[in-house]
Amino acid sequence: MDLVAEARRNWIDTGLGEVEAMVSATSLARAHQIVLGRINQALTPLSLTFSRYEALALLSFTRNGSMAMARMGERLQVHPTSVTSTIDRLERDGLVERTPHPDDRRATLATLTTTGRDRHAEATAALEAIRWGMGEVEDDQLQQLNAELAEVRGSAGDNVSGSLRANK
Amino acid sequence: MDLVAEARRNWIDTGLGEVEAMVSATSLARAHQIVLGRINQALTPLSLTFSRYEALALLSFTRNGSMAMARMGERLQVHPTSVTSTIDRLERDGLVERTPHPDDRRATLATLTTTGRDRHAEATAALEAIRWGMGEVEDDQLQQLNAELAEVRGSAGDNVSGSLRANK
DNA sequence: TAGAAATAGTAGGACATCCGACTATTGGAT
DNA sequence: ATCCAATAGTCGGATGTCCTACTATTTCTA
Repeated sequence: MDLVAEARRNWIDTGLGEVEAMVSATSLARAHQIVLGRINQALTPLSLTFSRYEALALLSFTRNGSMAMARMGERLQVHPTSVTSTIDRLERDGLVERTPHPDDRRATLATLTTTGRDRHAEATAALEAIRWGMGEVEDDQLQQLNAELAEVRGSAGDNVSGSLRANK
Repeated sequence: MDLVAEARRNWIDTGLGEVEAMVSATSLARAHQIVLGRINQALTPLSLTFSRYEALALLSFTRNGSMAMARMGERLQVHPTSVTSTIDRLERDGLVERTPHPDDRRATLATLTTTGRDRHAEATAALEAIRWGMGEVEDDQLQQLNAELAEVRGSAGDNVSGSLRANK
């Protein structure tokens, strides 16, 4: 059965409000679980997870393939300790290296290795092959989805200046 | 800046395809992070997380407030070991009890305690108060979001018979 | 009916994420 | 200049999730 629709029914039975919000939260969590699951499955053969892939991608978009770890945490919107953990594993697998920051002895740069750059390219191809876990959903529907998700992000203070109605 | 929009720009620069799918996956992950963060923040004072809340809610919708753990895993779409972990913590806090299944000695029922039932009611009120983390997004937009998310879930084999275009 | 296959729950391990605490360094304020 | 606040990274701990392996039962099959 449809778990989300069932949640809606149970909810209405309770007589409580905010039904759409409850359904949205439930549906969002489930869709996330499905998509992330597919993505991670595709990345497993490359010894990557989506978190680690995101870190690699972030570095690959820089000039020198390196960035201070604190800055990575800001961009990826994760806690500094999560960056430490992610870089630990990427370094263990030889995909990045920790190098000292030239101007700030507190900071550490995470730097892509050649292997890391190659792995990122392979992973990107793998993700593209599975359409980033979005299944058979057509592009125009994905655009609508993106617009709706931008509303949610925006209402939480996320900057969505470049996403709102980007396709209308 | 808009992290998702930036991802789109970087992506287009690479010349690779499946831009919308990439943006959708990125956006979905970020929206999930925001909404779940808000939900968990609201539940923290009650010593609950969204996972544990979902388990409580599932039990509260049953006749006797009890269900076999394996069945809970099916309903919540999580691994059996995750159910064990969740029930461990709920039991530790006195919100559920493990009771033997009357007909099947392999199975264990998770049963709501009175405290658990009360806590679920409090948590539900807390979540309703924050609109389940969906911010200020209006109901009609949430309905659209739900429809789009149902497309995604459906494309992954999730049963969405009760969600697709439920509001068109 | 005896043995094989399926099912229920748990233990142990890997990851990802957050939080609080702690060290080192930088930078600003008096 | 000196002292204190802010910043960078890490450690240890708590949660949640998955996987594999293992035990106990139940169910199906030959």
